[in-house]
Amino acid sequence: MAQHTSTGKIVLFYGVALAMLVFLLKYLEYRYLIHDLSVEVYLGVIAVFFTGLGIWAGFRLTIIKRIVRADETGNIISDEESRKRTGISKREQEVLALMASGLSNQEIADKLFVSLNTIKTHTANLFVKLDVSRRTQAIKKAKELRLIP
Amino acid sequence: MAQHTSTGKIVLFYGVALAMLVFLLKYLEYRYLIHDLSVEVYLGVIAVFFTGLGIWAGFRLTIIKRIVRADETGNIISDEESRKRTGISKREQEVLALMASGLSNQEIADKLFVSLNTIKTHTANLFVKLDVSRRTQAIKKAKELRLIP
DNA sequence: TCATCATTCACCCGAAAGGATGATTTAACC
DNA sequence: GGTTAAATCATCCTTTCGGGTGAATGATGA
Repeated sequence: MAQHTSTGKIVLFYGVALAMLVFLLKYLEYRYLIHDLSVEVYLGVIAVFFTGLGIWAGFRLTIIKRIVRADETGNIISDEESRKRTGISKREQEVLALMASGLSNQEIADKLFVSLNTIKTHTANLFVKLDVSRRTQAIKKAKELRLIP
Repeated sequence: MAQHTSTGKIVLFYGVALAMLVFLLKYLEYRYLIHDLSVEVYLGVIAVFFTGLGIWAGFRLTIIKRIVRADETGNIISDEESRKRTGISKREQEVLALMASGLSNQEIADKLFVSLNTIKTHTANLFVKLDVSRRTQAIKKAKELRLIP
């Protein structure tokens, strides 16, 4: 697994970095007789170094996750297939598409010749089926699930 | 009441964490007479702690870059060019990306460590610059303009 | 130094969206 | 014929969003 090996690389890199740092500090300590360096200075150096390393590692790890996710959703799945799998009705999918095009509930209602309350019901059901709570999240998830282009 | 947050929150938190760690180690040292703790143990503790902190901070600080640069198809399009052409500031682009990820204004405010009112101002300015009136439209247009992936 | 822009925050108000619940009609299915 | 699901519409209530306006700060550059 790509993610595992990358994680292993990072762990290995951490180990090497830590060891190098130990040797470096020990070397400086005995070479230049800086025994009286305060613990705060040591902590500061280590903190800064590993904070940077942590940021880098976190960045790498999230990149990996993103790529993996992009790969598995990169398959060609038909809208119809996705629709049935998620239990979303055709009307709901229609509302979803109009929602993603930036229309308000009232505008969707006008376009489909139904009442605002009807659209509100559709959207509420959509949010449950998509497990979201806002239309922006619904649009994002629907695109991920290939429910809408 | 509105949130009184500042951008120096992370720095402050780091300072407090570092100070607390110093005191903790000093306390342990003099309380339990563990003078002979090797430097490796100290470094290990600090490294682990600040690595976690770094990852957390990295998530906060680099989230926008990840979102902006993350293109599922991998095509390299200069979002910077689009940004300047539309006269949208970097901060506004950040807000735009978070908006597209489905976050509410309050959630965006929390993530960027600013107040809700600030985000509302950014969104209002974005709507003018993008010539839209709703966040769903803004997301759609921003994607078309390649301001966000 | 002055002007400009980005960023931040605040307040008010109305519109839109969302949550919860119930109800009716129609069509499909066994 | 009874069951089920889809689609329709409703009311009540809360939260979020959007529009408008004003203002302070800091960085940038002419």
